[in-house]
Amino acid sequence: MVRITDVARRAGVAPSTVSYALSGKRPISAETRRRVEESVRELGYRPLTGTRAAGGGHWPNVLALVAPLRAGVDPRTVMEYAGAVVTAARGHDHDVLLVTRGEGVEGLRRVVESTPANALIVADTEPHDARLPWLRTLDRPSVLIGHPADTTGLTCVDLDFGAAGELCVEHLAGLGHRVVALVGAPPEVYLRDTGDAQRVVRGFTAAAARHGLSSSVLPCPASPAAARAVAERLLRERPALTGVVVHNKAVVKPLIDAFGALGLRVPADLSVAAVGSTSLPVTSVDVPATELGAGAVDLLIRILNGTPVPEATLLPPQLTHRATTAPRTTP
Amino acid sequence: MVRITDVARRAGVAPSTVSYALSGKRPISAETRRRVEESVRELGYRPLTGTRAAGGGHWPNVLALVAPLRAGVDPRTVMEYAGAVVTAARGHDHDVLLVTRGEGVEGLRRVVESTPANALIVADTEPHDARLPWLRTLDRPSVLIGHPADTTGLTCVDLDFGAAGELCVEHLAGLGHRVVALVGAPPEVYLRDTGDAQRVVRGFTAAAARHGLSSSVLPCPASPAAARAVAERLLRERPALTGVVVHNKAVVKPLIDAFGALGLRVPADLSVAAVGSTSLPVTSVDVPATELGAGAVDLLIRILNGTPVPEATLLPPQLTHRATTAPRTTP
DNA sequence: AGGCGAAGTCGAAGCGCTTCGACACTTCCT
DNA sequence: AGGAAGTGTCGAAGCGCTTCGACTTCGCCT
Repeated sequence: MVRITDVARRAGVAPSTVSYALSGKRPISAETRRRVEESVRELGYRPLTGTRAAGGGHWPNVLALVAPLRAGVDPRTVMEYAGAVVTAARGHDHDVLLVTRGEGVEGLRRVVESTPANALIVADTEPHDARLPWLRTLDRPSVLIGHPADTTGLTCVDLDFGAAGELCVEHLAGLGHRVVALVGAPPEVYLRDTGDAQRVVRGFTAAAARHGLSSSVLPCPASPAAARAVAERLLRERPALTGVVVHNKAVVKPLIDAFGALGLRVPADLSVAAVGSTSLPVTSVDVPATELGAGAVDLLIRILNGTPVPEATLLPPQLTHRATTAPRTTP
Repeated sequence: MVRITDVARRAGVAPSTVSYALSGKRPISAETRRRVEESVRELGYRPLTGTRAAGGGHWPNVLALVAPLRAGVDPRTVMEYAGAVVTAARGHDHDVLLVTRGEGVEGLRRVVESTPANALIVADTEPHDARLPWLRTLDRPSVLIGHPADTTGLTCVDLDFGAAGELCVEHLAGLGHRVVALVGAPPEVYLRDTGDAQRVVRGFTAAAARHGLSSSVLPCPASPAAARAVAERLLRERPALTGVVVHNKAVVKPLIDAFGALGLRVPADLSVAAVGSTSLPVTSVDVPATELGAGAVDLLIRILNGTPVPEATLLPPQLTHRATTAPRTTP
């Protein structure tokens, strides 16, 4: 193992000079710097990062990204979080340590407590996540991606799902649609008060009222059969329907297919917009994974700097117009 | 910041006693240990991991996982690597640092050299990866997931694609098929000698010869149209064909559809097996991402321990029988 | 009673690194 | 010429931690 004294000896200078030459914290003559750098290269010297913490230097900044890497969660989204977090963290001179969900909260606790990271980003949290109590008492700052039911004592970023619901309605209203429906999550999700789902409903309903649209909301289980049933029911009960917002990833395609089978062409007869990322060419408010990851890092850095931050940060939604929405054809 | 001396003072013992109480490297009375642990808890003491390296202790083990998190690569596979690497690494008491491809090799170099990791796992390498020369001269050990054209001076794990090709043929031969074809990668891939592609061809051809099967190989661009053309050509030139192996993810579904359109039912008239993971219910030799990740960590640990390891480790393929292959119906 | 080994604790030294204060040397200004 | 104001370098001290050797206590065996 090569130490700073080895480099110093080879370059014919004092260890402190090497330190200054490498850190640039004091002026060093060009010639000396050159010799030091050469010695570093030749010996393959790599300062032992940790020992800087002693001697008053900076502790190498490491933040842990806690993400379930294998569960049912959409890997593409998690990857996008991860990429964004790494990039943003590097911008703030932080490294990112990967922590997968250990066996249960207890395992996670052990892993995190033995980890050299001084801050946490927890991706994919649920409204009543079992990790929340633990996070609240953790001695290291953390930022959640997602939106717990109770945010007190926590910091989190999420897409503003309420605004997303509104945005979809506004988009449809702007296209001239007067009768709209929201096809939402499976019924059981609403019972377990999954914040997102209800926020979308609230935004959707409020915006529809504001624009004087006739609106209805239907939960929908995540199966093609359920999608067909919902489509049929909508056509039966709301024959004037021309705009649909879907907040249920699994059901977007089946639903469009079902409407097609029932004789409604999308978007000619019926406009469909989705809340949440799909891989389909559907007009949608995507989950801005990159912005969420970057936002989480940003909040964390602010916390580490001692700046006060709000408990919940909601990112403004952005609607991407794709092939499934169009102006209402005058009836 | 809480130091070991603070804990010691509160527990009424010497700092060294705290150190021993926590590390267990010398016997400490139950009572003293209790008091130390209590003080640790009350003060929220967390030893500054890095400074252990000084004083002769162990440097905290960190390995860097270099993975392109956003490129065109299949995120599901990358995630699976990542998960497996993290799990395996934890088993060997290592943390995993995430490094995304910085801007070009140069950026990557800077990031990695400033990173406290003492070993690297590089996922998704290409046969002539631009990073190879750099990895060869790197002063830290590394293991690649993938198979460089030239492995000298490197360590890598990969699926044994040659054996995968053979395995598919054996599977088909076992089902009674006598005339088989391999639909491979786009032609340009073969020109750029992408190792995998050619290894599959070699395995396929050798196994076919060994089993006395009539075989042919066709490259295929990654478009539905190309798939259709290949299907037509196969039927024209090899009317007796009953078994097809596809080593081209993008084309599996289009190809099956094309055969269907030409009047051949899969698997009744034609058996189709794929090399490489698809999300379709197709008989296939999947890329064992979990095993690859775990294998990479394993190799790395062995290297770090000074055990010599082979340059290339090839994992035996495993064929999963699904709905697209069946015994040949006697003609 | 005396000796011995084990158990338990402490102080001091040392790890690789950074930082502080001091020193020598150069430049530039009057 | 003589000082002030940089420049560039060094030695020593110190960071939080571990480890080593030494010391005290204690129970146990002769």
